[in-house]
Amino acid sequence: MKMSGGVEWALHCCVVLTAAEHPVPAARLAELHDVSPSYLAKQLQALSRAGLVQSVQGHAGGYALTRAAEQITVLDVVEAVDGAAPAFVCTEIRQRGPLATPAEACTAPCAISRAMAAADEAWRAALRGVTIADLARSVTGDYGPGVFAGIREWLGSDHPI
Amino acid sequence: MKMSGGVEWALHCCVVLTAAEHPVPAARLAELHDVSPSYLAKQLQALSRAGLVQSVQGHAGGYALTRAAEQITVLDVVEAVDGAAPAFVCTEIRQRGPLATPAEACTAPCAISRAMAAADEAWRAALRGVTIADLARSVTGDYGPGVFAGIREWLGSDHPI
DNA sequence: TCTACTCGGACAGCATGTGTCCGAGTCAAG
DNA sequence: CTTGACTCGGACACATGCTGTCCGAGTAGA
Repeated sequence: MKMSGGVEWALHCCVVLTAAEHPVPAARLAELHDVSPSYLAKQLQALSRAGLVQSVQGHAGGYALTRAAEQITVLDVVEAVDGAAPAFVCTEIRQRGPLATPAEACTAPCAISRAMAAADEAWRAALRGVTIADLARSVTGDYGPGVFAGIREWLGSDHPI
Repeated sequence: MKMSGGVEWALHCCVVLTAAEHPVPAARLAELHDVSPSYLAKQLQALSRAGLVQSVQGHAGGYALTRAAEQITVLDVVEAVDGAAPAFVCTEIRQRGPLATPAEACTAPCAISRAMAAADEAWRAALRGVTIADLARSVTGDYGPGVFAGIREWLGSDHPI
């Protein structure tokens, strides 16, 4: 029961991309967050595969959000990076053993599976209720309105190692 | 983001133990569910360490619930087997990189961490709201009132291989 | 006293996540 | 138009933790 650590990186990148006007290369994002460029690239590829970000190749290429930050939920990012499969998978052990329930009586999921599915749905609903725009607003409220201006300036200028 | 498969086994065992009057050996529970006895033993040990079940050694030993089924939540079992650590761990990458937030400004968790913690709490609340007794009631409703009587009878009698 | 049965923790095997690398493609500049 | 450098994308090792197994310590009953 552990989420991939790449989810945190991907969420931070999405918030940063909110402030960017031009595409941002993965290496630049990695430098900004001080994380492994190679591994961050993998997470961004996952976001690209899910259609959350758009990749631009070439000299001035990089990644940019495909739609408004209000239209991207935290759940979208989590599912893109960590997979959309539910954490609990019922193996139908009620159909095994000497007192097995006959298959024709197993049209509905068992009680345990139902409880787990309900909890999973509550978790997803909570993540679905928060958008990248909400996160950006919270960041502004936490650290002041100048944060994204600073990020935009840093992204725009040249930064030798 | 995958839960240990042993959680399902442990929950089924707790429901079965609801119907048992005497301690039930791990091997008997494994036979009933047709799963690996050795591995199921590990899950039951975890339940014992968490104080959910009581182990009795010796000739007529086995496992029994330590308290009423109404007092054991699904969350208790999940945390006992899968661990109580939250799925998302914030690595505080906001304090890293060229635009790092100073440590003295990081008294409260960041927005991403807050959103994840809220979702985690929603998930836990859903699991905390269901008890083993609720599961047993659902099982009775699904398959009729004779299910636990059959289980009790099977547990009581001898079963050669 | 003895036996047989139980749990408990320590030991391999394997799958998935973590981290890295190099090649294909593309845009900009000269 | 050519060149060049920069970008992404997928394929390759490594590590961690779950999965599965085993045998020894302890105990209740005969």
